[in-house]
Amino acid sequence: MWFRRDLRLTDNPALVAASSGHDVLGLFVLDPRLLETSGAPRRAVLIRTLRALDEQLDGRLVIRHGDPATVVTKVAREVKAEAVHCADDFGPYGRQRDQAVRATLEAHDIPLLRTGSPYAVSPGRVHRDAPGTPAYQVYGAFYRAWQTHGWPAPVAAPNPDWVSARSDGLPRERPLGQVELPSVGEAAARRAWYAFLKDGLADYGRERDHPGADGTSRMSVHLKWGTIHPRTLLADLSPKDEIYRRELAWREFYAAVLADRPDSARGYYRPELARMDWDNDEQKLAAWQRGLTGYPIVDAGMRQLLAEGFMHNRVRMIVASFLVKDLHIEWTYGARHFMNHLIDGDLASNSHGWQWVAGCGTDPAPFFRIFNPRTQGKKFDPDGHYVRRYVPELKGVPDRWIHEPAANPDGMPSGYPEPIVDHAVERIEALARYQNSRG
DNA sequence: TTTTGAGTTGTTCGA
DNA sequence: GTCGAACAACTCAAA
Repeated sequence: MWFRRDLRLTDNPALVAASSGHDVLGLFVLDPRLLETSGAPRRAVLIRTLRALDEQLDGRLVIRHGDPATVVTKVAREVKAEAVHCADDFGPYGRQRDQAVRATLEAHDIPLLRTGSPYAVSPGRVHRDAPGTPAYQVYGAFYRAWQTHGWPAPVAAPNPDWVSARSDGLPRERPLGQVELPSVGEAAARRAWYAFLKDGLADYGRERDHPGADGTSRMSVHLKWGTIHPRTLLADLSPKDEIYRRELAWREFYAAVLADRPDSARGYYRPELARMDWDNDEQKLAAWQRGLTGYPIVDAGMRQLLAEGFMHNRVRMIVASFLVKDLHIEWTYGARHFMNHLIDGDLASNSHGWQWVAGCGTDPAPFFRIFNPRTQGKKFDPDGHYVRRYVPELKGVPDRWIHEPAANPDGMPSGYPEPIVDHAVERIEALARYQNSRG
């Protein structure tokens, strides 16, 4: 069983397939290049998730470093495997990699058998007309078809005889400083889900937009590493939980879009805006990355990202809009920074979320929809709880001025920067550049 | 095939 | 302070 982004035993159809009457060896291949670009929190979450899985297997999880095409085949031959099982991967890199692995395995008469995927409905299954026709580009239509299509019920964990082999072991975590990471691994994912079902789901529609209250489910990190499957979540929802179900469907929608258009992982889904007059100013990018823009809600979000590898969804939209429309920096810079630091960073959701904000994605936001960071702050973090948690320089600023400390008649607290740009000016500038790029 | 209606998350301005 | 309209134009999906 080759584990990838499905680091769990329950509701894992590939593992069920591997277990039917056979001994099973659990393998995870660590690509060194993957870890090098990861921030410390993201790296730590992967390592801890793997450690949790290893404990579930009584220490028999085999970790190998290197190129999957070489490594998977090597291990399979070492233990004389009859077959290699895994879940399907629809990402641009995953597809190529699996092609290569399959070819190498087949040269030794070992089949690569793919069962299930990280989605309730695998990409390509929901289509407009006949199979093979283009994917939906409009979310609402996708959602209706996706629900109609339906998905199977969760499957129980099998209980195979686990065998083992030589393991390279896990790499060391890097120092995290003050960071508090969530508990990860399958058991933690279940605990988090049940806690949300009990205490969060009923108020989700009302609370999810307020970063200070933290009313989101926080399931993204578990879905990303596959310590829980979306089928499991969907099975626990009732018809009235429409708002939450729609959020799960967004993840499936973007995965389907990316599978249809692999180039949209790094490039423009709609190419029109590639011609925009971008500044891509390095100093402004650095100020944004470090949370030193002088806009409290933006800085709080960017610092939460560095500290926890997480950012509240509402704030993700605000900081993304700020980078693209206030700093005139291409969405690709922001998307890359997010992927390096987010512990829940999912390529499809990340790339397409950014493109939605930038106006070059599926169902893009109209270009004139530009977030005002001060208005957004006042609306969604009215008492400044969120800002004060991540921007300690602003602790003493009264609520009245927490989202515009520079306007406080009592002066700015020391150590906090003046706004690096004037939002009102840059908003007009962004609108003008969009007009120009349209010819 | 043609037509029609609709489309995640906003802001500003003026009444 | 609240409210409605304007901000554009295009593509997709379904009737």
